[in-house]
Amino acid sequence: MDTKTRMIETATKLFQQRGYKAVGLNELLQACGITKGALYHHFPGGKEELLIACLHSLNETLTRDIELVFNCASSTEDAARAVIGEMIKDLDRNGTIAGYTFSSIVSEMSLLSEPARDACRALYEKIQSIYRAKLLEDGFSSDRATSVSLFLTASIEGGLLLCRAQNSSIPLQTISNVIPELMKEF
Amino acid sequence: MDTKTRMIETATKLFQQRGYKAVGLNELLQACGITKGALYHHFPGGKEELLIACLHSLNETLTRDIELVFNCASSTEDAARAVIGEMIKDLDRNGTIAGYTFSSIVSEMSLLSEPARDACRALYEKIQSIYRAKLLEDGFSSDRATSVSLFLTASIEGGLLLCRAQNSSIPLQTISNVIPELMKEF
DNA sequence: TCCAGCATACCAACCGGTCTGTTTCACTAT
DNA sequence: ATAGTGAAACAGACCGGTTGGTATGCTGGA
Repeated sequence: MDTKTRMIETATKLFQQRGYKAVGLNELLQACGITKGALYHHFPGGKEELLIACLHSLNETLTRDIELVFNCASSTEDAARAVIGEMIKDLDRNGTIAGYTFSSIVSEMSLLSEPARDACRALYEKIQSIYRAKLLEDGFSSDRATSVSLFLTASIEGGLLLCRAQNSSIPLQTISNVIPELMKEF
Repeated sequence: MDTKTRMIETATKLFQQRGYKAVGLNELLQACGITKGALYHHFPGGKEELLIACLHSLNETLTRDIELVFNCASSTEDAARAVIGEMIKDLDRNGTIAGYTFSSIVSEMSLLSEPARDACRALYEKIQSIYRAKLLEDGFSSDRATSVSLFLTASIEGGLLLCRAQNSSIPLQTISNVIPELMKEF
């Protein structure tokens, strides 16, 4: 794998786990096994340009990963539970979550540049659009699909937050269990 | 108001809005209108001790604020919608949310000290316990109340995250609208 | 006079970022 | 085949500014 790709992949994980500010440049370089020269060669804009590249990369890999799960699922309900299942596996194994979310970055959005904020926005829109498409497949009306996809995204992200706070995967498990009953209603 | 209290109140808002790392010490001092001498006089442990004091303070004010809203509400559903309504007001007026949440801090928990993490954990437990109590009042079973209170907390926090990402209060509005239908089901 | 309650000056460490080399290597003219 | 060349891909010293933190000085009230 070439250096640039390796940089993006490593940095993406770090940013996802701990946010933007909390990841120092030197730590980043060490984790990637590169030097400042390499970083500023590939990303003249420095740390923030790397972040944006990571967000764009996330847009692709996340979309791919989620769509893969969604294609195997028979319903939105199954799909959501499957995604949560993956998160829980991550959490129980590594103690952190490096896939399917980037909430740590979002909470620092106020101090990011506009391009970075745009990339974040695009990412959430993409995720919700995948949910929405599946909901439409399931026979939901357009309006319904919009609000339910938002609701699903929110509760999963919120559940992840609670997991981080409690250092346990139980909140996401609870949410995974509640979702089926919730979907029945809609 | 005495200096120490003023420090805590001002710092709490900043930490809530932007997280721990993203708030610099000098900025903090300036916002509080104090100097380093004052900070380290009242909080020998520095920035982190101040954060912990803020979290403890939040535990009280948040509890008081939420309970106030809950006491006026006829049901958990109404109460949740009222809390969200307050958030939306904050968001539309100030562009940020300084009350009812502290998710920015949580997403940085991994790099905080154990006492700070404990304080975060306690805070979420407190919030959920208020929801739970109201749910029990509404006639929910013990187990049910536990999972629904978690679910409500998660979706609200997640909704807030989406609001930050999209720089709009629409996500929380949507969630506020969906909650009644959701509560019918349970 | 004594001490809580500050203010101020200062510090080493670290931050992200820039700069100036150096190595690697495909390509080419001889 | 080989020496020459230029650009890409780094390496790492260095920079000014900022960070959180400390040590000391001042000051008004008990």
